[in-house]
Amino acid sequence: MGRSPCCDKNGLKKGPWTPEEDHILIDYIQKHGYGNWRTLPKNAGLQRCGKSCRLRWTNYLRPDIKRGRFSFEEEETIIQLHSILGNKWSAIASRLPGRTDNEIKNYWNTHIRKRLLRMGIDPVTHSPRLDLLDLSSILYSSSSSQLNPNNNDLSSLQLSGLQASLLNPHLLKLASSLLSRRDHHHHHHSQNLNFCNQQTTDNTSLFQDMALPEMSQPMVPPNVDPYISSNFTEFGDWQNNNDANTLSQDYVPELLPSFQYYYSSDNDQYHQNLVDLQNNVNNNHFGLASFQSTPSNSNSTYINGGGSSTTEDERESYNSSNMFNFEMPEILDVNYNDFM
DNA sequence: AAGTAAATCAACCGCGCCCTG
DNA sequence: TCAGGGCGCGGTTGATTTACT
Repeated sequence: MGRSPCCDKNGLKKGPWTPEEDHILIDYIQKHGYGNWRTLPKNAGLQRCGKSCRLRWTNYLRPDIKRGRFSFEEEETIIQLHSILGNKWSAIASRLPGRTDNEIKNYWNTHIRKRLLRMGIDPVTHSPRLDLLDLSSILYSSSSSQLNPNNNDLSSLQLSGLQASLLNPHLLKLASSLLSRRDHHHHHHSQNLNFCNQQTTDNTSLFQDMALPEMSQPMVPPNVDPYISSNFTEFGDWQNNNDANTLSQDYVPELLPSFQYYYSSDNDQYHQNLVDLQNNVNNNHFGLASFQSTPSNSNSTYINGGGSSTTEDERESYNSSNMFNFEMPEILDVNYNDFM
């Protein structure tokens, strides 16, 4: 079906919004409410298309917008929800009061995604990136892939950077271990993916009646300029009118055990995970779970997502939690920096 | 201090779903 | 049933800011 433009673009302004435009939009919505974005700019006297107005309102001017740095709790929630919902940013945003899908999406792409990659976790599947430890590729690939700078094969490039590290006998032992368990993990992972796909594409079939954990963090007043704040005193019941705290269609199940292995920051849950983990490892059920998060008092080598490039903010954020501390087995007395 | 690279994020674009006539 | 319009969503862009040399 052909699609007409959302509005007549002739003469309509694009680009950053001015404070004057913001005030016009706010005044109009305060008086008339929003809706019918197509006609709103004309009625309000704005030289903008309806889409631009909606975006400006939902992502910036809305009175319940929470600005500023993401809290640890919010980050943890984002990661957990993303592991289940994928790039359903609006669904994730609905679980984070005061945060917009755009903000979460940006934060994911600029912070969390990079951090997971540094940690060797695939940000799409939320599983350890076994390609980084594909021993067979390392052993059998042509040495030319390492020596030839024109080789564009991604896995070769990734692996070539690891080959020196793999000369470490301990690391070789890990790689061998992982390789032997890989088939099982792939099976496990594919089950997870099937689970996720089913969940995100058929909202009515799974977990429809499961209660969702609410964010404990209360919604805070918007941190917008004084004009905006002063003009929204009548919006005190915004939260009540807004259905941001409930999911109308994107039901989220409890986290999968495997995700909890990776991300749990709760100490009790950690200990339970540890017990389960030990059982799983002993039974060779879930080898890669040995990368789970651990408390700081264990005798182990930690992989900190930040590494030498970690910013002050990141350190501050993660020192209070074990969320991104991944334990290497004691047998692996290797430096994480050798990995990356 | 100046130039450059990297990081950040507000805003735009286009697709697809849903509703209506 | 289907065409068309409205809207929301996810992906992408590009201006600005920050960090580095």
